[in-house]
Amino acid sequence: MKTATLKLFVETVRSGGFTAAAARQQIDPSSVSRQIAALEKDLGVRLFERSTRRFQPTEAGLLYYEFVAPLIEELDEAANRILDLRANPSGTVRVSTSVAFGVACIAPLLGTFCARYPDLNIDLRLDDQPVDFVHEKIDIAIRLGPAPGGDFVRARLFPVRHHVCASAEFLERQQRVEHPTALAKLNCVRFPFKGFNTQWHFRRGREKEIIVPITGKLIISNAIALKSTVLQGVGPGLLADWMIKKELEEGSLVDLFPDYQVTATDFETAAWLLYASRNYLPLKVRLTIEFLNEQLAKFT
Amino acid sequence: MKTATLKLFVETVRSGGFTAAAARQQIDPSSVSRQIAALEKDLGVRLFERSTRRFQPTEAGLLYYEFVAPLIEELDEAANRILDLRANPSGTVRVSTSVAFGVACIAPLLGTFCARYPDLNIDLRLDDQPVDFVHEKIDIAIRLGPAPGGDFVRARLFPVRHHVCASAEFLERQQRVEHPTALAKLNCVRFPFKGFNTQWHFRRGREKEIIVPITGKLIISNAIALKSTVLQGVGPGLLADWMIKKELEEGSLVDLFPDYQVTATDFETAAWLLYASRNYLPLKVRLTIEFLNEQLAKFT
DNA sequence: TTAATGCTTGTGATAAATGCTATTAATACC
DNA sequence: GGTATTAATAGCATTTATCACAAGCATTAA
Repeated sequence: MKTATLKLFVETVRSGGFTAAAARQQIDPSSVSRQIAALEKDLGVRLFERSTRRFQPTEAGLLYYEFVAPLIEELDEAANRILDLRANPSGTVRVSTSVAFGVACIAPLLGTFCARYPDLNIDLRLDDQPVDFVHEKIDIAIRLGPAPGGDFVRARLFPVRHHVCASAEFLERQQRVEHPTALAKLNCVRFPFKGFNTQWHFRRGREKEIIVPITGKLIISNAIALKSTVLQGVGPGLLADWMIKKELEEGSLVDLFPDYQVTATDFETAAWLLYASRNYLPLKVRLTIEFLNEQLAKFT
Repeated sequence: MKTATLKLFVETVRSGGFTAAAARQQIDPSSVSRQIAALEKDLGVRLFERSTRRFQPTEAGLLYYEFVAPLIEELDEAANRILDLRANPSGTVRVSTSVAFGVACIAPLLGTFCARYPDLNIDLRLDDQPVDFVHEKIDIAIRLGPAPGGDFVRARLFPVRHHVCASAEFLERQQRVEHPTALAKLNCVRFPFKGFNTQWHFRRGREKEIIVPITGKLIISNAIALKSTVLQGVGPGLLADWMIKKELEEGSLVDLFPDYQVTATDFETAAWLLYASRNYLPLKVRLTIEFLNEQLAKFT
């Protein structure tokens, strides 16, 4: 009996089928079928009630799952604790974040990371869709926005502020935009996400919040691409500070309302570092968290 | 990584060497060497510090052992709980007792047992030497004598009384043995165990205990063989009631002092059923305990 | 220095696991 | 009720792992 088979069994219960489990583990479905059959033979019990269209664990299968699932996790944990004893931290850490943030802020750090931890591998998964941390075996995620819920540890990396920016070139063509309400008449570039494409909120000092309805010809789901169109002078866009630092300094982008706080969702957005809430974190994960915290603190 | 390899690792830590572990698991030492080497490669750490004359787990090995040992036990437990769900109890139960008791009292029950539980196998280990329950993986032991100590559950099956017996034929040749003290001058058959071969203790009602020094030409370690010599008329012997019931009834053996309680060790001896003190006992073990309790209660 | 012990490695035969492909079976949809 | 679809499984060929025996090698006790 192999631990890989037990993992596969657990995965099969969670996936609800041999084919799905096979896909997750990147092996042939027939192999799953055979391994589970072997396990059933060992235990002398059928673990799944299966036909082509129905698939469910038997009572015995469910019971076995309840016992085995935590055990193989602990087995992994034991192996990780042993790895932690090694002279050099080693292994692979899977990090998930959005495409834009990954490209703009994480990728530039990886050279330093590799130099510091030569035996540590990073598997960087950039995805703008919601990700299932558990199934995808994500060790660390960085998410931007309001404080996320869920059962994991949240560490606030730095606050994220948004700015309405336009290219210098655009502003030359355009008469001066004196007040946020003027945006309603401009061709703004928008995100397709909830809030972003309907109205932007402005706040200055103790003044009353201003809500401006936004329209425009372009809706772009990727922040890098969105910034690109703003740079081309298509129109103003709402961009996060971490992705426009350089452009503001060199003057290719201009913050239209530097006195205002602006947001399309919530004024209290930040970059959050998330990881599983466990009593034991492998050293490789702890070190990576530490590294990201340290490097990204520079954005504050 | 196979669970068998992990078991082997645990066994190796306990045995203190590859060769010893190999002997316990009945496999080739080279196989142990290779499997542990593979495990070390997986973990990226050396688990044992080994030279030809020194063998000890490394720090990592010991740590891994602490984690893994309970886990593989729980894995076994999980499998057993699944087996318990089967329609018929199945598996193998390992029972240990002394040679004489096994032959006289347990073996005769096994026909009934097999009929009642057709899928249950008994592995009956008869041994007069002390046995390491844990290492020998004994599920149930029956021990005769004073209440045994140790970390397991004790169930008292029935009291054991000893009787000084001689064959009918011997008594014909011999003048009547009126009083226990007369034994000191007879050729008694003795056990080699502590107490048995030096003196026997007699007690009647509230009278003062009589201690009689015993001598004789024969010392025999096996109770069945000892009974055989008594039956041949060699001389009197101290025999437990459970092994002479039939002979007393048919008159081939005679209890010389039916009024006395006799012992070579302790008046409070009994037959004890012992099993591991765990929160979970496999069904097969529970049923066998139940069976033995039920069947052996008839001796009371 | 020698003998003995016990881990390790080599080797050829045997057994097992895997992926691909084909088959079979069950069910949903027309 | 027939048919298309989907998922499990069986066959087969290939690769991979395992095993037992033998030989090697290092270490230590006498």
